[in-house]
Amino acid sequence: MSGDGKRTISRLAAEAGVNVETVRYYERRGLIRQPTTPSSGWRHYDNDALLGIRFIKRAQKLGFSLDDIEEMLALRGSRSEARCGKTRERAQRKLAEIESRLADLRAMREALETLAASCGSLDPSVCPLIDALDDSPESGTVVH
Amino acid sequence: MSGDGKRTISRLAAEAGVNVETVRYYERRGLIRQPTTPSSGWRHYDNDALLGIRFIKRAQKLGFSLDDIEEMLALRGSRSEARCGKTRERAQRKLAEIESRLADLRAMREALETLAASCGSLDPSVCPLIDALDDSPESGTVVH
DNA sequence: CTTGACTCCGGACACGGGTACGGAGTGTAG
DNA sequence: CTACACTCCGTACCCGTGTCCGGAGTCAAG
Repeated sequence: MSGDGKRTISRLAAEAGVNVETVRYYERRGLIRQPTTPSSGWRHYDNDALLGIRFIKRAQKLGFSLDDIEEMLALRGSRSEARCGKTRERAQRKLAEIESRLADLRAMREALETLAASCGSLDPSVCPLIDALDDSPESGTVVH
Repeated sequence: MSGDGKRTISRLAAEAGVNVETVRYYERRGLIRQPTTPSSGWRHYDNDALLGIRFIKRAQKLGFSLDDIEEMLALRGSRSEARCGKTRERAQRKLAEIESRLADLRAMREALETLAASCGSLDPSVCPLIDALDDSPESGTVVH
C-alpha cells in the first residue's frame, strides 16, 4: 500500500482531494478527530483521517448534510452495549432514509433511460423525468 | 384527483411544501416556467408547476445542485431530433452519475445494516461505515 | 544558522440556496 | 365600495459549507 503512516495536513488534504482549510474546518466541527494536540508543533494524520474525509465527501454527494454525517459517524463509537438500543434505532432511521433515496434514484435512472431511448420519438408534452418522480399518493407515507 | 386546475402561488407553494419565495426563486432561475406573464394581475399555476417543484426537491435530496437539475430539466424539451445526439449524451452522463450514487448508497446501506446487526458484539476499532466507503483503488477510475 | 516552504490559528470573506421585508397593486366577501 | 388578504417585485439578509488571509511559529536542506 501507499504510505499508511503519518502525514502532514497538506499531504492529507492532497490525498483526500480537498483543501487544507476544509480539513481544519472538519476538525473544528468534530467530524474528524485532531490527532494529539500538538501544543506547538505540527499535527500528523493517519489513515483514519483520510478515510473519514473520503466518507464525508461521499455522503455529501448523496445529499447528506454535515449534521447528518456527524450523526452517522457517532454511531461508530457508541456500541458500548449500554446505549446500544438507541444507536440501533438511529441506524434504522438512517437506513429508512437511504432506502427512500435509493428508490428515488432508481426512478430517476429509469426515467432518464426512457428519455434517452425514446429520443425524438416521444410526444414532447410527456416528461418521463418528472412523471417518474411524481409522488402519486400511494402508500400513506407522509414525507413532510 | 385533487383539483388539477389553476392555483395561486401560495396554494402551489402549500401543496408543494415549500415557501412562496422559493417558488419565485425557481422562476427567476428558470427552473419552472412562469405562466402567462400577467402584466398586472396574478399568476395561476397548473399541475406541471407542482410536479416540477416536487421533482426539484427530490433531486436535491439526492445531492443534485440546482444547476444539475436545470440540466436535467433541459433534457425534457430538447427532443426535437436535431440536437438529439447531444441530449442523449448528456442523459448518459447523468445516468453514470446516478449509477455511482446508487452504488455508494447501497454500500452505505450495507454498512449501516452491519453496524446495527453487530451492535455491541463488534470490535469498536472496526467501522463498517467507513470501511464500506473506502474507495480502495480498484478500477482506475479517477474521481478527481 | 539561515532560508524557504510549510503549519497553526483566528477572523473575514465567498457562494449556493433560499427567506424576509416593504410598498404598491389586485381579488373578493360582505 | 370597502376591507383585508393576497400578489408582485426588487433588494437585503441569513445559514451552511467552505475558502482566503496574515502574522507568528516550525521543520528540513544547504
